[in-house]
Amino acid sequence: MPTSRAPLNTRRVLQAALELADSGGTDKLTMRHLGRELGVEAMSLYRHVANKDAVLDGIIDLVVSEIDLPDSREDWKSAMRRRGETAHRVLTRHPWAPPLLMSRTNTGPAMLRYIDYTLGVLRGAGFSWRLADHAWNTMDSFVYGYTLRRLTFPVAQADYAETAAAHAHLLAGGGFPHMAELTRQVAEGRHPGDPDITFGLDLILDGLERLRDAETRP
Amino acid sequence: MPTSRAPLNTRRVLQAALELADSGGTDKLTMRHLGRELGVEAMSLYRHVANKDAVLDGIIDLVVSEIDLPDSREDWKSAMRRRGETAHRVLTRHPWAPPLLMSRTNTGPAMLRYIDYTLGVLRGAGFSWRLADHAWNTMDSFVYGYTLRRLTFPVAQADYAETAAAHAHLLAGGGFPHMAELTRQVAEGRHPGDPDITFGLDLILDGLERLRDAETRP
DNA sequence: CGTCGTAAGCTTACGTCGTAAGCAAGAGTG
DNA sequence: CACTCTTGCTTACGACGTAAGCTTACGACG
Repeated sequence: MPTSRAPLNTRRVLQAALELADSGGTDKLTMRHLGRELGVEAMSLYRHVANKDAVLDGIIDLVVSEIDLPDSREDWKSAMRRRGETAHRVLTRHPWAPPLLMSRTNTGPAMLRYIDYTLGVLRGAGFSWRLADHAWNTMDSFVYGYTLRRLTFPVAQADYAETAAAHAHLLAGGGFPHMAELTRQVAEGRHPGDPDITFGLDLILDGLERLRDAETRP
Repeated sequence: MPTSRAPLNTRRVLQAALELADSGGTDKLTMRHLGRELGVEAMSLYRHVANKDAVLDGIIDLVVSEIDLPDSREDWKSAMRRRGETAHRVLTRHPWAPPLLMSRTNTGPAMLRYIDYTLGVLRGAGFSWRLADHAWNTMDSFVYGYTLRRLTFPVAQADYAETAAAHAHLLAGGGFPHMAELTRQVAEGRHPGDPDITFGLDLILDGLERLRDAETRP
């Protein structure tokens, strides 16, 4: 008979669920599979976890807790820029996470803390409550949206130009002249395609700075 | 015995699927349910549709086709603003759509047409290929991200202040001082909360305009 | 030492899902 | 009439989440 194993607990279940999701996406994350991974039957998990939704909420908050909190001592703009970049990086490390993060209400402790720090940074930089609220909502809408689009994008960055070349004629014949031309530009290496996140991040941050200045010195 | 019905076809299947999703979200959209709606067994649908993924791709493209194409005769900025607003409105009409739209690769004809028109407007306004590509990607990341966040948001607009009031003490006790204060501001009606999409839209459009001007007159 | 409550895990079972495989019944067409 | 083709139906399989109840082991207490 097998040596008795250490008893399960909620933390270990969530940890295993996170690893399972990382290794094979949300599809692989089933209660039966998760049980097998922990050497336990599926139904035994329900001793430590209310149901599957609780597992999902749990691992999302684990992911969010990986994002660096913005440092309120730093210049607000670079703090916010880094906030966006690291969020993007973390979410890219866990490609299964963004769809979950965005399609279900998330109010885990890590998420609340993350938002709270952000508001602190913005308030410290002289933003009004109204503008600070707009600011982080705009930033996050963009960052999450950008990350999700990027993950969905069918082509890896490396093959971008190559794939573009292969598809150019298809688009041209189909009555999409501008896309065809853009694709050609990418294929010829005249424009890198695959815009990185700093473009949009800086665009938004510059805009926010101008609005804050207009607000404080009317 | 029932009078013989008109034979099915792909269009009718997709139309029924769209109605089903609109009436009860993605959960209600199962092959069996869809069949029942059309007076047919589930397996019969596979004569007109490759599999369920094809149904999902199909109804997403139907939704995208509802979005107004930007008019290239109009001023680029208001054309793009309206583009974002109508996209937001259409996606809000079909709340099940954004998660699907963003979590699967979509290259249906309506989507391609939509992007092609957009590129046309931007090019007509003097944007370089590089900047035009950045521009629409930034816009769409924001619009989709914003819409998805809004749909996920637990509180309807009307009750916003009321709900904020109910939660304020909870946040204050939990070590989230800035969120608590922001919530209080909303509760007291000093800040509307619930930012609408035009804030971010105008922020991005103004930024893009500046970049284009810097590009054309160096 | 025996008893017994409690916690942890197991077993079985139900209803649902997408869909593979093959069958049946009609509509043209020669 | 026989034929193919189209359309839809039937049955079945292997997932899934989870409700309900059962077993087993261990610690507290008499």
